[in-house]
Amino acid sequence: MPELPEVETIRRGLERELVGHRIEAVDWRPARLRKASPEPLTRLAGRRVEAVDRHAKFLFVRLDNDATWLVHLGMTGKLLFIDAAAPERPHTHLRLSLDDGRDLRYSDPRRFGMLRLYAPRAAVDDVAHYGPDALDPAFSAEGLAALLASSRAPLKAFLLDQTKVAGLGNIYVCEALWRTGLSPRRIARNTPRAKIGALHRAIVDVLHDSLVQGGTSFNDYVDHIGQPGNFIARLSVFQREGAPCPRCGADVRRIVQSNRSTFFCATCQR
DNA sequence: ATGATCTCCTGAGCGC
DNA sequence: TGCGCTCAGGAGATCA
Repeated sequence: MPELPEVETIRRGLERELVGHRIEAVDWRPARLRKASPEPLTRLAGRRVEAVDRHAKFLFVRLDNDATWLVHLGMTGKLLFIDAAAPERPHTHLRLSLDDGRDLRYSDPRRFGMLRLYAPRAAVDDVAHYGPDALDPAFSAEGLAALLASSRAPLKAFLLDQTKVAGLGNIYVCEALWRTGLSPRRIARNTPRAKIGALHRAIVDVLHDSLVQGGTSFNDYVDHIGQPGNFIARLSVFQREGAPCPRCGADVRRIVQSNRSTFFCATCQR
């Protein structure tokens, strides 16, 4: 379940390992991913990669002809550098042969991911409706306060909404709310003014802390060379139903909000 | 316009 | 051992 820190870990890996390389051949199985690609991915052939950017959970691979290859890993997408002779894992949808003998391969069992190639200089609109990336300086406590004031959604749903703050998923929303001592059920506009700065800091801090650990791995997240993340050992509430709250010792609870699990401490998150 | 609900998909885990 | 059920969730579509 890659969220912002996991996607940023992969972005950094691609920046080191992919930028400057030429894609010599493309083996694309026009997979039934969630959204069609504007251009056939076979047009990646012959292109050199110039940069890899990120907004929220989307990767933007910039190519030497001013085209953009957009990648979203969904739930189970994996982008892996691998020896060209290595056997193929199941549900492989794309294989790129690089100019140094390696492959870059995309596999995605649940097919929630997206691979979208845009024509040169075409506008990429997939994140046009998104709010600021949570690690971008444009995400400010003042901006967060203004958005909170106009929303009647519970904080859990508010923070999962990518049009408000972009990049958070279930794990880091639960963890940021725990760090702030705010209930996931509290209505956004009722967030105490004095807590908003702390919420903003908790969001940024938890993402940074996870990034330092290479992200969080449950079942399937690995980075571009197959390494899992280590942040799982630092989680306070997520996936810890029944365990003691690290702050007050009460049992961590699991509830369902918008059909998603929420983990929190009902004693010290108010 | 906003928020809630449903949908997509497959593998893992569980109970019997 | 194997079957069937439930669950996981990012984001877009749809509904109230």
